[in-house]
Amino acid sequence: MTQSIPDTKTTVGQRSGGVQRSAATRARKASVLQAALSCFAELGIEGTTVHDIRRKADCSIGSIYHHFGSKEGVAEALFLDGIQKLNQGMMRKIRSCDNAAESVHAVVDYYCEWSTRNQQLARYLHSRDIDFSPAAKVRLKQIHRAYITAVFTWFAPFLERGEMRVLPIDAYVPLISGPIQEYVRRWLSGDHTNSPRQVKKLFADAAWDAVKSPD
Amino acid sequence: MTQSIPDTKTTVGQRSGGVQRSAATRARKASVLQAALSCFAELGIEGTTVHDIRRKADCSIGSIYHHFGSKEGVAEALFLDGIQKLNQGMMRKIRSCDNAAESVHAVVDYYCEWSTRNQQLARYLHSRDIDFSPAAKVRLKQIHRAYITAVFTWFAPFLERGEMRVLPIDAYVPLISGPIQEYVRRWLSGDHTNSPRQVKKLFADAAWDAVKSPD
DNA sequence: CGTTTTACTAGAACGAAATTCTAGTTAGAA
DNA sequence: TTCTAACTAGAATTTCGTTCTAGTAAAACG
Repeated sequence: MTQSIPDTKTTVGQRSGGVQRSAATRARKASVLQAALSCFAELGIEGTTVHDIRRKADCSIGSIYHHFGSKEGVAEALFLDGIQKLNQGMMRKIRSCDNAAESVHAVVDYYCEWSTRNQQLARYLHSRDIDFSPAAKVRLKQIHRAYITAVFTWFAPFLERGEMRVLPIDAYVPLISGPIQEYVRRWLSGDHTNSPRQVKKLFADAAWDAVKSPD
Repeated sequence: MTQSIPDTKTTVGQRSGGVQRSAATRARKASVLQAALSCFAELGIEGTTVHDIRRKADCSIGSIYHHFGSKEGVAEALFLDGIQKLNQGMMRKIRSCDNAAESVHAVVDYYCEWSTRNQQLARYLHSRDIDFSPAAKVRLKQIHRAYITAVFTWFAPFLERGEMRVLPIDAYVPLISGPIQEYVRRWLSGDHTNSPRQVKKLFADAAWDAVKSPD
């Protein structure tokens, strides 16, 4: 019953500036994650065996367990990396805007673009965290909280300027991103005929309407 | 390598009026699903063994495999049943409304109420279908398509009366339900301080604003 | 440089858990 | 009452995640 967290190198801990022993190590880990994503997409998470990942990443079982601790560890690292990439790209994008309306449109736009360009990863990120370890769930919450805070910090001046409605802090992201997320999720699973790019204007306008100050 | 779908009794096929051999069978299947939900909630899907489910449902391994074909089959049936219950309840609710605004508010309200009352199941439904069999994914799409159609059919008269904007058919559900779904999902994972009931008015008003005819 | 240490790789062996298989039992039909 | 198919049971098998031991390469240190 001992939890026995074998190592936590990248799995969850990983501070961004972490010194890497060599570029080869970094490359190996990235190749495992990429192999895992490709296997998960093709066979499902349960459907892929560690040996499948090993084969596609062209490495050994030992190597995978050394870096990620478990198959679940691979899945978690992939998820956390993906979310962080998306969030970072998003923040970079909206920080290039100079008013609230433009920022809100940028959120919807960027989400569409990113999801269209990274469909496998986007699809994977829509798979939920129900099977993650407590540690990974905690990490995920931290990441989300940090993202919420960053977004809110960005919008705060616009709020003070009266460009936007004052709402509970946790309401902004669902109001702005909820609809396009749900639309993209369906589109990724092959449901819709209209691509995100075709509807993004519609959803961006709706998002802005939801949070802008009433005229 | 033969796919060997052992039986597909309820797993995916199941038309609603299907003749049941006996009430005992129905009860056994329900008890397996309930046991599974409880185990999944407590231990995660991967974390629960078929023997865990067997123990809690007080039945045999053979029985589970007879009815559901696999552990995955149990998970899929639980998901499909849950979605259908939610959708049916939703349609019943909105059909008791008599204009568009009321109907849209009812969607958000009902989603909050249902999720609050059925937290375990709601949480499970937010776990995604990435691991489902192709057959289950197809079934899920059918269910969603039927739901979209039912919702759209209900709203059609209001649309014609000019109460609502004319939008692509696949846009309505994300616009109306997307924000509250995302909010509830985060609340279920313990993020938010405000309960859905505390914010549902806000989200219902926003949903209506998103789809109502511009003044 | 040589030595030591530590990160990293390897894959065979192990054990836990999903699934299959054979042998029943029960309930409805004929 | 007999027959048949749905259903239940749990031991036996197989699959697959994980552990373990034995290494190799590369940085640290003298």
